[in-house]
Amino acid sequence: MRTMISIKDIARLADVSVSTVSRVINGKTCVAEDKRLRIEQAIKETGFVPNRAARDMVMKNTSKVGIFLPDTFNQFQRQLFSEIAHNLEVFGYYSSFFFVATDKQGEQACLQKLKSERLDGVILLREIEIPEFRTYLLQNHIPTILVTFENAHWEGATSIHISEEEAAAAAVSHLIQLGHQEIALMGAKKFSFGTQRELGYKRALDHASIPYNPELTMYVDSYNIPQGKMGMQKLLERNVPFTALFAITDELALGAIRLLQDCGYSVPQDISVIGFDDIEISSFTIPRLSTIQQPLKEMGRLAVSLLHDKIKHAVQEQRNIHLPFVLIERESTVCRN
Amino acid sequence: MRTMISIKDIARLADVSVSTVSRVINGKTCVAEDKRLRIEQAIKETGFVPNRAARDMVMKNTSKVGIFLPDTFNQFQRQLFSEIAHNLEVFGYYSSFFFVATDKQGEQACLQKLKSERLDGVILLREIEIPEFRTYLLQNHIPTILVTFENAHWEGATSIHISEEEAAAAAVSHLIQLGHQEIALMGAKKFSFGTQRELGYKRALDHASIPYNPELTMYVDSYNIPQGKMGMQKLLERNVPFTALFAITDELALGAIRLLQDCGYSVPQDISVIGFDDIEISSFTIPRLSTIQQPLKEMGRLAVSLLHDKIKHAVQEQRNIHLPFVLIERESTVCRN
DNA sequence: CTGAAAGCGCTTACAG
DNA sequence: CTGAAAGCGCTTACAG
Repeated sequence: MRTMISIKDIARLADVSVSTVSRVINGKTCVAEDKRLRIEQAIKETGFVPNRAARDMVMKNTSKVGIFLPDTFNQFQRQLFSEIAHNLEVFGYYSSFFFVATDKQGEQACLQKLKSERLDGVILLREIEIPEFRTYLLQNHIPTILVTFENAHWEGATSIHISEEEAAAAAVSHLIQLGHQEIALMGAKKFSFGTQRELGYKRALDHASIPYNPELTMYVDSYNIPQGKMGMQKLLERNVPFTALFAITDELALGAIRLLQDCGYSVPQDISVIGFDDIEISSFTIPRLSTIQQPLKEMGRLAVSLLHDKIKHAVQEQRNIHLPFVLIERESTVCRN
Repeated sequence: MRTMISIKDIARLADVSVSTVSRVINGKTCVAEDKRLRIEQAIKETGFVPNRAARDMVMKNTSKVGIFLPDTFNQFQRQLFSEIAHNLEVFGYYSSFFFVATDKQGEQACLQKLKSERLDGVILLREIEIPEFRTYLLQNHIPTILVTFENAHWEGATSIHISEEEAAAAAVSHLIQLGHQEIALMGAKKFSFGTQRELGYKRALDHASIPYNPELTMYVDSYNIPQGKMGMQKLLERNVPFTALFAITDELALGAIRLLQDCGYSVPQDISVIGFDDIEISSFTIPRLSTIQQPLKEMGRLAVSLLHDKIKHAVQEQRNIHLPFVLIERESTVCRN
């Protein structure tokens, strides 16, 4: 490997000390005009760019933030991730991403990685259970933002999210208002939003005095399209009639719709379906999907700008930011006939 | 910030020199059993993890690879990116990602970032025009993999891709075999695959002695669903009849289908549509999308394992790996009636 | 087997 | 304004 040019090379070329080179690199004012010129010239000629690792090691801040996300991430998380990554770029941060596997061991591995880097801040798109993780962040005063979930016990972290339960209740109430009574739920236990959306479903039923029928709730393992399809298959096999479905994720909804169609049911004429998240495709599918819209862009923007504030001002306050959601009625839900 | 624990702390706690601590961290054998035990104990107690930046600076390899992708990336690129990132994890690499903006300035900014890090290798999911980029990689012997495109002039790089032109021709031939003659093309000039897929379209027409009608090709700006919808709108406004569409991207196809549906045309009865890429959703849409499948998983796997080989063995050979594509006939294409 | 020393590429007081 | 020196956290010959 052709040895990379270093600050020493520049110093030699410009016939000054490395200290002086460092000064012009960092835009300090007190440097003689002629030397500055010589240095700038040398930098241009060699295409020199300071080594970040070296600079990071001596300085306190690294301008690097870590993004932690589930190793199997769905479309919504993907979009959110892009949004955050983009905003981070705009703010001039470097990003490292960490896929955290679903078991304790995976979380532990992530903690190791986290420790081995010197991160200025951290954005989590996924809950992490092991307490050591929180402890480390807290003790080292590493600003932390939680997106799409909250953790009441996470000292010093700012969380950004919608009211999952309320939003789910709104989705189900929408179905109820359309006259539906036998409303199926497709959910999963993974991650707290799964539980909360299920709670919202039950609350809406309760509110309308519709008895909860456990036979109508179908749990799947993951939040993707194939699971939605499979889940619907199993649900139909139970032979319990229903006229509407609340899928706690758009992808689950899309998979369910696919299966319903395959089985000769049409959506929404026979069965209404509402999803959750409002991923990009949902406004283009046939039929267009009714769903709950999360303020994706705002979440991404806020996550980064709040993190930036925390880093800049070294504040560690614990906050909980509820963002508004929007119920979007499209074509997949219709009055019960 | 509570000062992070360093190798010195461990040395002090275990009452040995830092050299010795370094030895056990790196699994060197020649360390007395009692000292090793004391050191391991100290590491466990403090939760110490070596600082990567420091280690990277002194060692030659960083175990870090950079992934470069377009700042506006579509679903296919997103899936590919996930795949690559996942494989990189498996191989124990750290990844940094870089979104490169579409102008020269964005590419230049990326080069700066690239220089400021010490990357063991680089994976590009997007072409980069400025020659300085290639030069830098080459001169510093940084292993490079190009995915989904090739560059004949990129010395030392390995490229992994399908035969874009051939695949596009296969898609269009499929339409021709179904009896279609007036076949529209929805394409874009961005990135070389855009050009190549267009070439494939023309080749297939030519092969079947169907005259090329420029009125039937519609260029859009980007490869996403909204553009597909908009493009189809404009195409219909031209009032030139066609019975089939080749959209050079699944997302473009999905957007086009949405608009056709909105205008009262049904797909495939009135108009057949074939896409390209086979993104996840394509096998679940209504109708299911006929398309060209790129071997996504294989591409991701190969990209990482070939990069790993290059890094390990310091080989810089230039290779061009053509992977097979598959024409997938689903429901969106049907015989001309 | 093991410690002192030098060095990786930078920055930052500290004296001039 | 500017250079010599120390130090960031590690690793690696080099002598014991």
